[in-house]
Amino acid sequence: LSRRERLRENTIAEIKQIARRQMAENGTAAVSLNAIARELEVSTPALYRYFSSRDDLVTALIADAYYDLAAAMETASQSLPQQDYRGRLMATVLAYRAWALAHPVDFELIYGNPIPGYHAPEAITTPAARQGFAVILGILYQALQAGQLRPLPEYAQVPGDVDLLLPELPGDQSDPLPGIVLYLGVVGWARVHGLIMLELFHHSQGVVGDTATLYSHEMENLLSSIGLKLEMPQAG
Amino acid sequence: LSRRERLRENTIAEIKQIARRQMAENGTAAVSLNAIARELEVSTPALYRYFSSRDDLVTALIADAYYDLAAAMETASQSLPQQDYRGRLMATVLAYRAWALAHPVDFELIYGNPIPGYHAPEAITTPAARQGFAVILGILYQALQAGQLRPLPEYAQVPGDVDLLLPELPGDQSDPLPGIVLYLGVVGWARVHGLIMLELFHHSQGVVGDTATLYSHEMENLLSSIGLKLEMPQAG
DNA sequence: TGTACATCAGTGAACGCGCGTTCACTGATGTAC
DNA sequence: TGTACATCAGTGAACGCGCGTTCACTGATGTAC
Repeated sequence: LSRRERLRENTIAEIKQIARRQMAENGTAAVSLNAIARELEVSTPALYRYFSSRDDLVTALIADAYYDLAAAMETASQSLPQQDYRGRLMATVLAYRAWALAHPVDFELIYGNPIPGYHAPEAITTPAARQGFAVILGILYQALQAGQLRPLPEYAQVPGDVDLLLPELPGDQSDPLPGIVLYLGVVGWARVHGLIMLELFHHSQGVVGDTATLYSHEMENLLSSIGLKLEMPQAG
Repeated sequence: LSRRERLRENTIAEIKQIARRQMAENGTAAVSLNAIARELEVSTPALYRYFSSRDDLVTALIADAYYDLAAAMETASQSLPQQDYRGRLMATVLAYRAWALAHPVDFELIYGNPIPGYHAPEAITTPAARQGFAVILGILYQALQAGQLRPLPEYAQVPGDVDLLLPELPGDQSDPLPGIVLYLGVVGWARVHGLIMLELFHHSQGVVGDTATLYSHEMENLLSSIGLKLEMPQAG
């Protein structure tokens, strides 16, 4: 990279960082080119050197958030031995929550209301969104192949008429996933998501004292119900 | 009510209705006094006869949404015999989803991102929010008293350190609820909520074909896991 | 090492827009006697 | 039934604000010969 390109990358990073800070203070809708320019001590039109419109900037922020979240999950999933499917799934969903709490506005940005007046280009957004989900699906798939996925009867097979499908993205070479993996992925993800949304938008406030513990318990129940039981330590 | 008061109530209702329609078109952030006045064919300051500020109007819309949702749940819960706890709970959560799909912006308004720049007065918001939750808690409580609440082991008791509490609201005379009712209410509600949030914000799109069926199945699993099994039809 | 040119970051002025809120006011609707 | 007054809905002008985007431009940084 040339010197000029490095400077450019730095400026882009700085713009995004200011935008995130301002969102943290005033909500996701408060991505304002004027406000960013003011803080960067630059005229507003200067920002158009880096993003062709406000929507462009928002799209970049959304994509970053998805990839950052997915990276946190991936890292967690790799922090344990490959065969420890239960541990890896648990670490992954804990990382999911930790990331959400550490980056609440980024989480709102991707999973909350769309920003008023902004319409996301799905060609960029969909692959980014799938990244995190893929981490969970990957672990489930490996557990299945290892014969360790033994869901309780109610989760044992995909309800015939639910009609799951994960459309292939362009450039994706992998084989289609077994339906059961997709099914458990979706219902599991919904359980993760529900608790976090309630917590993040303050609907657990005043009811649940220790949200972290509640989350862990519910996740253990979830993992047990798909057959990834917590192993008792073996004697000898 | 005097004639004048009736007219006034009608105008208030009309203002809210226009606001809801505009939100439906442009998102929850698009509650604009100017836009409402334009559609009502009235000058903007005229609206201040009915709401003392924009925030006041938003608060009214939020309260209405909470109460409307709670009413839909209550109606569903009363559509079946009082002792049919399973059926009533199922009807209630189905009503919850149906209401969310029928009134997506109202749902966003209460469970999604806060409107930029708006801060909710909790004295009004909290009691309204609790109304719907109370329907679920009520059924669970009745089922418990009838000895029909037999949760599977993992849900059988409140994890000791979760620290649940439902602070009494002023004017609430009822006895404190058993912890297990609160616990099942919260985890159940989170499972309801997660699926609906994913569906409503289009994160199930392209993965789940039939979201209604997925929802029903997951709800049946939930009810089974708290002991409210689907009874098999008895011969003779 | 020096010159000629292209590239690119950033400026300042301007455009047109919509917003919430205040103010002093008009005119109609209701109320008291 | 008529008059005097109070209440209330609604108006029009104005205030001050922030927004995204365009345009023609200056001046510095890089590149080719």
